[in-house]
Amino acid sequence: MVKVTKVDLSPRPVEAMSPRQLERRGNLIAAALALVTEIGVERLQMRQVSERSGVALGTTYRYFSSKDHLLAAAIAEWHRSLLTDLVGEVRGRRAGLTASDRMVRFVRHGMRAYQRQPELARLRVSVAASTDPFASEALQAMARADGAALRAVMTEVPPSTGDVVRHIVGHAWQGELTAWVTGRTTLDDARRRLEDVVRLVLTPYEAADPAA
Amino acid sequence: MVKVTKVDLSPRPVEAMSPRQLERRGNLIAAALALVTEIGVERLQMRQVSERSGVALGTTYRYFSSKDHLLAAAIAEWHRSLLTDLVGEVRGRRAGLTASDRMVRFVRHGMRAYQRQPELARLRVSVAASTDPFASEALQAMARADGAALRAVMTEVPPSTGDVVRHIVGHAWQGELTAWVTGRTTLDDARRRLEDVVRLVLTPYEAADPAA
DNA sequence: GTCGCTTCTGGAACGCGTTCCACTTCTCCG
DNA sequence: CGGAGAAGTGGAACGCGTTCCAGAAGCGAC
Repeated sequence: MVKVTKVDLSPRPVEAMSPRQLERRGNLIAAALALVTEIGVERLQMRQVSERSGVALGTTYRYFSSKDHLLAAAIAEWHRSLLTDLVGEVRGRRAGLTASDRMVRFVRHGMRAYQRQPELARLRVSVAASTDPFASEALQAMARADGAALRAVMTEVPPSTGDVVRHIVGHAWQGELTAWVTGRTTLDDARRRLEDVVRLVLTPYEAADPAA
Repeated sequence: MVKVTKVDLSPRPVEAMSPRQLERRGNLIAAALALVTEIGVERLQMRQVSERSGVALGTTYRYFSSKDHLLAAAIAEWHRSLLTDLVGEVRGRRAGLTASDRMVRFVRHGMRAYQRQPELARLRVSVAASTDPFASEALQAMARADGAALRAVMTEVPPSTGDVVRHIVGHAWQGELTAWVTGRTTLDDARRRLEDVVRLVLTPYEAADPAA
C-alpha cells in the first residue's frame, strides 16, 4: 500500500503561521518591494526574491501561490501604509474644508506618492487583473482599506450614496493610474482628470465638514 | 565589410499592408478570438494561433509585437462591434427616455454581452494593463471608440462635464468588469453597482432627450 | 534522546512566450 | 525573364514562472 495523497502545497493562511514563518513571509514581501523599486516589476524574477530573502525557490511557493500573489501582497502592504499617511495628512488640516476639497487633496497626495515611486504604480497596475485567487484576496483587502480611507475623508456624504461615490473614486483612481503607467496618458492629465472626477461627484456635498 | 544592421522586425503599420497581409492579419485576429472563446485566454498559446491561421510562429510576430498586442487588437475589434450594437439598441428606442435611462440601458446590455462571452470579458481585463506600446495603442483606440459611443448616448450632457462623466462611466465599467472576472464580486453586484454609478452621475440631466 | 511529522533545500525539469537562423518563396522593377 | 530585396518557413534555442523530487533539517510527543 503506497501513500498516494499528495501533501497540500497551497500557501498556509497567515493566521496559521508560526512567528518564524511570519518573519519569512515578511522578508519575502520586503525583498519583493525592494527589488521592484530597484529594478522594476518587469525585471523582477522569483529566483532573485528567494535568493535575497535566503530561502529556496520552492519555499517561496509555499508562502505565495504565484508571482502575482506575492506582488499583490507586496503592493497591498505598501498601499495600506500610504493610505494611513494620506488620511493623516487630510485630517491634519483642521480648517473647515469641504468634502470635495479634502478628497481632492487626498487623491492629489496619493497620485504624487505614486509619482515618486513609479515602479510601485506599475506594480499596482500590473497586478490588478490577476486571476490567482490568493492574489485576488489580497487585492480585495486593499480595496476594502481604500473604502475605509475614503469613508474617513468624506464624513459628510450620507451612506446611501457614499458607497457609489467611493466606487467611482476608486475606479477612476485605478483607471487613471493604469492609463498613465501604460503610456496612454501623461501623469498630469491623469491627475487632472481624477481631480475633475472627484469634484464633479462631490460638489453636491459642499457644506463644510460638521466635525471640523 | 559585413552587413551589421538588423532588419526591422517590429510590426508594420496596418496602413502599410498589402491586401494579402491585411487578410493574414485578419485571420490571426479571428483565430485568436475563436480560440479564446473555445478554450479561454489562459489556455491560448501563440503556437496554436499561428497553426490555426496557417502561418509560421515567427510570422505572427511580424504582425503583432507580442501576445498582448494580438489580444488587444482582438478584443478591440470585438468591442467595437459590440459598441455599434449597443448604440443601435439605445437609438432604436424612440421614446423620450432620459439620458440616465438610456445610459443605464446601454451599460446593462453591455454587461449582458460580456456575460454571454465571459472569456472575452476575461480577455478584455487581462489585456488592459499591458505595457506593450502596440497593445497600448490598440487599447487607446478602444477607449476612444467607447468615448464616442457614450457621447452618442448622452446627447444632452454639455461638453463641459461630458468628458468627466464619460471617464467615470468608462472607468467604472472597466473596474466592475475586472472585479467580476477576477472573482472579487458577483456579476449581479457588478452590474448593479455600475448602474448605480450611471444613475448617480447622470441624474442632473434628467430632462428628456431633446432629439427624441 | 528518538520517532514521526512537517517544512526547507538544491537542483533538475517542464511549458510557453519570444528570439534567432539558414533557407525558400514572393514580389516587383528593369 | 532575371534578379534583388522583402516576407515567410520550420525548427532550434533561450528565459523565467512553475513544478517536482530526494534528501536534510526542525520540532513536538513520548
